Amino acid sequence: MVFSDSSEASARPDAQGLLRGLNPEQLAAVTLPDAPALILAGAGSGKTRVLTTRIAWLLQTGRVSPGGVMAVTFTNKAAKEMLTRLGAMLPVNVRGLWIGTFHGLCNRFLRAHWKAAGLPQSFQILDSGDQLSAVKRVVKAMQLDEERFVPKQVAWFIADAKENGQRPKDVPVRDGQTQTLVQVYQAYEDQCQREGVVDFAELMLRTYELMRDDALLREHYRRRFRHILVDEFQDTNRLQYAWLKMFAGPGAAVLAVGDDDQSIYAFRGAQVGNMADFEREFKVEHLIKLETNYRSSGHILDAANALIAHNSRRLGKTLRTEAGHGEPVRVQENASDFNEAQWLLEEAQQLHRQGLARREIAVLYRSNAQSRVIESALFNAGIPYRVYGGLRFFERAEIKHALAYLRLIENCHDDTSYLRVVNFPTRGIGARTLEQLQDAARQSGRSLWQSVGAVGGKGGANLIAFNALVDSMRNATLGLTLREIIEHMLQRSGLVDFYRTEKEGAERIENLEELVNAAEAFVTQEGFGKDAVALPVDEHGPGQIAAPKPGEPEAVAAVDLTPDAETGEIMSPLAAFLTHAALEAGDNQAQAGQDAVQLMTVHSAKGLEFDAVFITGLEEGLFPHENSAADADGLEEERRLMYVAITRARQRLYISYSQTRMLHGQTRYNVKSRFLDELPEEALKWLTPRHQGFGSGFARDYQQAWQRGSGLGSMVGAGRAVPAPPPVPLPRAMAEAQAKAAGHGLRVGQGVFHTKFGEGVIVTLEGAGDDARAQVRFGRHGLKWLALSVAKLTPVE
DNA sequence: GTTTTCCCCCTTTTT
DNA sequence: GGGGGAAAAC
Repeated sequence: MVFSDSSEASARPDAQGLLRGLNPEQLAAVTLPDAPALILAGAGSGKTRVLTTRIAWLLQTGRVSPGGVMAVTFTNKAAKEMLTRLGAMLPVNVRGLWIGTFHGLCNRFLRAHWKAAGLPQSFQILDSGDQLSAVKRVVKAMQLDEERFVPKQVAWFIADAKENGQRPKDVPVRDGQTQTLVQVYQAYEDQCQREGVVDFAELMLRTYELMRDDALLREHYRRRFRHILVDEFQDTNRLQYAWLKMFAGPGAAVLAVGDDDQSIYAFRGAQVGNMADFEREFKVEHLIKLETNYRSSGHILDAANALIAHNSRRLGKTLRTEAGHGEPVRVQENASDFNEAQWLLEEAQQLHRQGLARREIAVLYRSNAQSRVIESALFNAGIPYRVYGGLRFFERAEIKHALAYLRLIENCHDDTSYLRVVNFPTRGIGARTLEQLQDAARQSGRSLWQSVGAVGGKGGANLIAFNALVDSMRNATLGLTLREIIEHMLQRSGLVDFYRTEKEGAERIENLEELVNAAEAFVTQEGFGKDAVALPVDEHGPGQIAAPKPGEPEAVAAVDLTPDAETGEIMSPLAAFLTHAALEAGDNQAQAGQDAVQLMTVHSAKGLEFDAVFITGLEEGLFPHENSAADADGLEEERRLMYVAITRARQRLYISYSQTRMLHGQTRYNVKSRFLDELPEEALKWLTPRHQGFGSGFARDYQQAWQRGSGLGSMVGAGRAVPAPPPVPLPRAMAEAQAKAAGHGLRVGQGVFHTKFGEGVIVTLEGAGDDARAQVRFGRHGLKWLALSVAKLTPVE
């Protein structure tokens, strides 16, 4: 495939097929010329379809090679969906495309340019929990008052500074408090650097700074990426926008897709203003509005349009549908939150009896605390349900413990991991000992691992024994598969034995077994020992489009295994898996297979759609939330949130509120939300008499409900059912793949020469063709994984 | 070193 | 109300 000046989509019959079924606006968006453009994509207007078809069209008509495309999303889910759809449209090897989350792409970039970025090669990523404990350690070490410098707030301060592109020296110091915060920020940075770890914001900021400061690198990537597509542009923060400007050269065709009406993350730094800035700074000449909604029926859209019209400062957009009015929006007043739950479960059962699948029914609420009463009602009625937004797989305590051991095997100077498991399971290392250890480490500027010799007594001996344990695990697992490494660690660390004796340990052991499965799935997916690993980072000529092999998974997440740009070295499977665990926290949904009613906050419903939707708790103080209703900006964000909620529904929408609600342990008396008054009367159908006031006997009903024994009291403990995550199909491709013909003429035990690392011996060989990889033991540089398509290995002897 | 108790918080959240 | 974290008691 070559670059082509052809501008006629119709020049190729297969391109024509891609475009079939698009409406005029969608077609215009897909076939935009190579120039910056902004697409205002309303809810349900086919945004993802446009994005993926655009990429497919660009590739198929030869306007760009796969290496010249970058597409950025916010969530792994969105990135995956894009890859899957693209894979279905085109016989393209989607792994070669830079499609991923902002953080995933930054990771890929920094893996290739770790040296220039000033990072150790196997840097690990801190998730928010890790980051918080790292900050805590800094605050403690600086002996600050944790009342004045609450670790959570300090962490937030640091993240906020980074997201504004500020290093400690750049933060304006207004007062003593800020000055200390800046000092903590500096100390935190030093600590991260010493330990070889980066937090999420750091991934972005490092990438941005390297691109900013390294002209050669910048020019290289700017020449390379001819087409950059950004999803959910309204959610970008300052740093992400600045980052984008670094990658987008003068000639780059940047396509920003967003919906200002669905901007619901200003509270965490999203700048809706980036859309207007983009339009101005990139001199956008092509602005396309996708206003035809293919999701919701007429009354639902009328309600959404009328509501959002109350916001000022919109870019302006009105959804329309070609479907009919459909059903009216049903509104229900309830005496209590308990009644509300009871009513909605009966209504949901009714829908289910009429043939609607339970998974097509969603119950939305503003805040997580509201879910409890609904869960209890569903639980007591025996209706299957699923709550989104609990603990995610990789955030579970037992999983974090296991990962900490693995991280120590990989990098023993990771103090966060060291502290997490040095005494878990307990091995006689108490607070005193750890304090001495931390003091010693602080004074010498070394890691905890390096400082064990400085602690005397029994504690010191136990520390040395712990180090020996980790060392022995590292030695014993050399050359083993990822699965074997993890299984060995689970036994040797004593984690499994520990949980075996625990009362509630069975589930935790299941989760640990699930971790082995997850690793196995990762190994197959990411191509260790199988197909497709090494992406030539520097490829910017026309790439080939390879047909997917039969039986190969259609699409996968962004590849972690980017080889070093110079040497071709890649991460060990273990290091790659740890990165994966940090970047993708995994599923948090229980009972994936079961047909269950879906419970979630409005925020987490964004991007989803259901046949029937209940929006609950439409009460002043709750929705809009009292903390947001004070200022105009906050209120408008709440209104957009309601807009998002309404537009989730395809056919049937219920909105409910209740006069009393148990909140923080006491009954609150609520007034119905102002948002209800902003909906058009014609689109609504009140299920209860309007303006039903107090004194209508609700208090009595409420009490009776309680006395029937089905009140909250008896529901306590029903709680969130958190069964084990769904089993991942067990791949067994790895061993088989190793037996495959490799085609590179190398063999295990062979002596080789590498321009950078010198002479070595091949220890392991995996994969085939472009994806072949070798583990080589070098004299001075130790054990390395190399991508044979990039690394120059010459046989010796 | 482990268990208990007390006290504080309580909007939304991905990476 | 109830969960989580840290101090206090065992």
